[in-house]
Amino acid sequence: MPELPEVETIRRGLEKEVIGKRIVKIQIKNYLLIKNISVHEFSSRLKGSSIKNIKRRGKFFIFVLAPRDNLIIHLGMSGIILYRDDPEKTKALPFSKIKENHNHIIFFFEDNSRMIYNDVRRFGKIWLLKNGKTLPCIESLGFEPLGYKFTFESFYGLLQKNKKNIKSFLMNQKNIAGIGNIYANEILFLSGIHPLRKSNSLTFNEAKKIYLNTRNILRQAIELGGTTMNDESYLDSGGKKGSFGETIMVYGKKGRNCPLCEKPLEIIKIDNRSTFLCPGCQK
DNA sequence: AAAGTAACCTGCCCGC
DNA sequence: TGCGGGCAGGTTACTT
Repeated sequence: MPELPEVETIRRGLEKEVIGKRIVKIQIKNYLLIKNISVHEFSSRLKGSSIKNIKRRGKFFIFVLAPRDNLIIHLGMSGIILYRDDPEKTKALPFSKIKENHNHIIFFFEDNSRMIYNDVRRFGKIWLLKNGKTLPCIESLGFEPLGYKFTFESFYGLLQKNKKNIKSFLMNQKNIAGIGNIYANEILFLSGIHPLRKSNSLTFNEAKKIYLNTRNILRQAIELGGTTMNDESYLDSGGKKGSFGETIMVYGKKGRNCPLCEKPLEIIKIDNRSTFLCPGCQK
């Protein structure tokens, strides 16, 4: 589920609430999510740590802790992180489709507020890295698409030496970090590029469209709080829906008419992922 | 070596 | 009403 805009929305929400707070207790209901350390060591190191900073790299959260460790979280397909400050209420999130039995790890702060890791499908992963270390899979991520180093020149250079189709290119986290299936579909539709086009076949002007749309769409999606689809499985840290879904052009809209040319939208599979496109607009 | 497929999970929706 | 199949925002490991 969560792509860069959703992760960033959750990050911003948590940042307002938990910076400087000290973890006093950890409740672990599902230890399988913790990847690199024993449950015992996980909780004993976290207890007493406070949250100094929350960073994001691609779809990864990096919670920088004082005095020393890094808590890394990847949400997989269905993970969310909720913040709650209502200790009397037992429900994770009343009136939502988020179920309490999928709360897997709860971090309690000294003021009785808490951060809840909830994940129906449990594809999410959590690491606790000692002494400010980071992860190889984070080190090998590609460009941060909204960062200053991601210039058009560097993007075009990468495209020219890539033999795969442009959709796979955009979704490969080693090229650009943070784009998933929804945003890849939307970027290519608004750029008028067929998802199966070979990356190295794209002209300067086509590449420019993709570059600008990548940045614009991700920025706009963050402003709108990310995408909550009809199943409402994505909510931000405060339990709020994102509204980028209302501006989605093609993702999930097979058979509906193209908003630009009225032709029916088509669906194909690329790398086993559903890919939506307009046969009239995307060449 | 690139490309395809299965696996990890739960839940929902659809057709029969 | 229920059962089976297919599908879902991601990633990785194993096959050909």
